[in-house]
This record gives sequence, structure tokens and C-alpha cells, in this order.
Amino acid sequence: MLSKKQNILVAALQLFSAEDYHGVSTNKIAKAAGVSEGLIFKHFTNKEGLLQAIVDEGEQRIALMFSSLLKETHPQSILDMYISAPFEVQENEYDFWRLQFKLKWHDKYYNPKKLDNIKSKITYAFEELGYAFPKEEAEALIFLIESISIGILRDGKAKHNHQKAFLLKKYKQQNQDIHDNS
Amino acid sequence: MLSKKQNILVAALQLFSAEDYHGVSTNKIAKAAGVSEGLIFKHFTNKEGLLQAIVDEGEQRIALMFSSLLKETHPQSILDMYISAPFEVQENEYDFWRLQFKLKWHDKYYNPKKLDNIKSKITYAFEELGYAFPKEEAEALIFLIESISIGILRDGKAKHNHQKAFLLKKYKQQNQDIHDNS
DNA sequence: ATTTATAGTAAGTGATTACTCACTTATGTT
DNA sequence: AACATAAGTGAGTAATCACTTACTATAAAT
Repeated sequence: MLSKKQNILVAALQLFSAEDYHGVSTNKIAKAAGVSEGLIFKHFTNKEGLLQAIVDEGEQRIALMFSSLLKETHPQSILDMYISAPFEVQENEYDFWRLQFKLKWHDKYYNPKKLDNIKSKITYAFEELGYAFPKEEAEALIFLIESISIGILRDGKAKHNHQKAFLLKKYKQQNQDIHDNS
Repeated sequence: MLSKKQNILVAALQLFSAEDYHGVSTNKIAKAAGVSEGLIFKHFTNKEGLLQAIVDEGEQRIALMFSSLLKETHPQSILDMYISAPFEVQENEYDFWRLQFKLKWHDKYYNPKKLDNIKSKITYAFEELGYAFPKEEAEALIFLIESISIGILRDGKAKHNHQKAFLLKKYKQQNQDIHDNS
């Protein structure tokens, strides 16, 4: 069983991911969490403090999620793992990711440096595989996977499975010789 | 000089694109537009009617924007035009596009069929150019351009110009023979 | 000239908002 | 046992919310 504090965090995450920040009242959160409204302010000072707590928890969660990718050294595996990543996400984590993508529009909560180490890892993989423009390839792939992730969150995995297969094939080692098109 | 009705639409678009729907009060809109709050309800019935009016206006605007692309028949030109599209957008249209992307999270205002004719146009281009998986290539390119568009809206064009050059090169006809990697 | 309709305003309305405060209950600590 | 501290509640609060209403000004239509 969860603590009441955790109940608040879970309920707030669910609501914030479904509606917008100002559309979710503290009253609604309290009812969904089964606690008194005042408790929210005891634990998180104010409504924004609650959102910040959710964001902070999220940063750790993301770091954990990509830790195995960052440990990987085999270039082809790095690409395969990264392409597959959005399809490995459990459905009960969708709320969390929906909120993450929504917050990208708020300068306050968007930290572009969060992806820097992943970006350099992907760049490294493209370098090793002999691509002519590894940095650009990495950026393009990251963008592409981001869009697919959003698509999955909206329509479900099933509708995007063929794209996974397509991309895994497209970025296979065997094609390496063709990338240096100078 | 704009009519007061248009003033409301302009002010609301700007505010809705910057904050979330419930975070923008009708009072704030009225002040920004320089009209009385009541006038909003005279013209648009309620707050949602105002948003709907903005969305409706937007659909036309998008149709207009892609009309030249849909008329194009030369496959390579189709790809070039589509890749360049987000870089052709004027800065004073950024608010409009920001709102469009934000609304993608609201089932109510998101219409996936809106892009169907563009998708088939891009697919056609890839077919003509001899790509092995034209449908998948089209989907991937559309996703990629969508992500880049979001990036531009957040960081400005300058930060993404090298991606434009990279993609134009990557999708050049001369590479066609390499795509059929069966 | 009088009606009709539209554009526009200012001052409201009850409901809801984020947040506070006085208070009670539970959990340790010495 | 006594005491401090944290967890939790429920009834407030002023401010703000979307929206309404009664009203005036303008202008075209009969």
C-alpha cells in the first residue's frame, strides 16, 4: 500500500498528463488521491511544488531508463536499443511520458541538456558504423524516435510496430558502405 | 485596422499558444484585445467557441500552406519542398503553429486525417524515386519533419539549418540505387 | 422616421480557484 | 509517561473564473 503522499503524486501525474495544468484543480487531485485538500499543501507547499516534485521524480526515472543504453558499447546494439526503446515502455508508464512531452512546451521544465549524453552516445554509434555525418544522423534519429514516441502515446504501440521493423532494417550495419555518399 | 472581432482572435491565439487553455482567462483575452469581456461571448458564444473559431481558421491556413506542395508532380521537388517547409514559415506565424502542435494532445481538436493527402503525396514521391519501402519512408520523413518543426518553434530556425542541409542531401535522387536493400 | 439588427459596454452573477488556519491524530524519542 | 514532531483534516478565505444581463451606440432596411 502506498503512503498518502505517494497517492497524491500518482493522482496528480495521471490528471496532469490528461488535462492541462490549470485545468486540474487541487480539489480534484485531493479527491482522486483520497486525501484532504490541505494535505497537498502540507507536503508540497503549493500546486507548483507538486508539479515540481513530479518532474524531479521523472528525471530519475528517465536516467534509470536510459542507463542500460549508456552502458552499451557495441555500436549496432546502441542503435537497435534506442530504436526499440519507445516500444519497450509499459502502458502504465504512458501517463508519465505524456506529461514529459507536454512539459516540453514549458521553458521552465524543459531541459535540453537532459538528452546530451544520449545524443553523444548515438553519435558515437554512427561514427563507428562509418556514417558520413554521424552528428546529423544522430540528431535526425533522435527527432524521429521522439515523434514515434508521441505517436505511440496517442495511438498505441500496435499502430507503429511496422515503423520499428522498418527502422531496425534501415539502420543495419550491412548498409554501412552506402552512407558515405560524398 | 482590424475589427474588434479579429482583435479577439489575434489576442486569443497569442495567449493560447503561450499558456494552456485553462490558464488563459477570458478577462485576460479581453484586456489583451482591448475590448470588453462580454464581447467575446457575443461573437463566440463561450470560451470554447473562441478556441474552435481559431482552430477552424487554422485548418484553412494549413490547407493553403500545403496547396503548392500538393500541386507539385516532380518527385524530387516534392521531397525538397516538404523538407524545406518548416524553414519557410514566418516568425509571426510561430504562435499559430505552436498552438497547432499543442492541440495535438487534445483528441477533440486532433484530426489525423488532415495529413493524409500530404502523406500519400510523399509516398508517391518515394515510389517514383525507387525507394524499397515508400510508405514507411514517407511516415518516417513526416515524423522527422514534425520533430524539427517543434524544434524550430522552440529554438528558432538558426539552430536547425544544418539539419535542413543534411536532409536535402540525404534525400537526393542520386542515392536512389542504394535504397533497394533487399 | 421608425423599426430591426448588430456591435459594444459595464456591472454584475454563482461557482470555483489556490491556499490558510485551527485543530486532531499518529509516530516516535528521551 | 511526557513531549515533540510530523501526518492529516475540514472549514474557512479572498480572488478569480466563465458567463449573463441590462443597457447604449451605430447603421442599414422598410
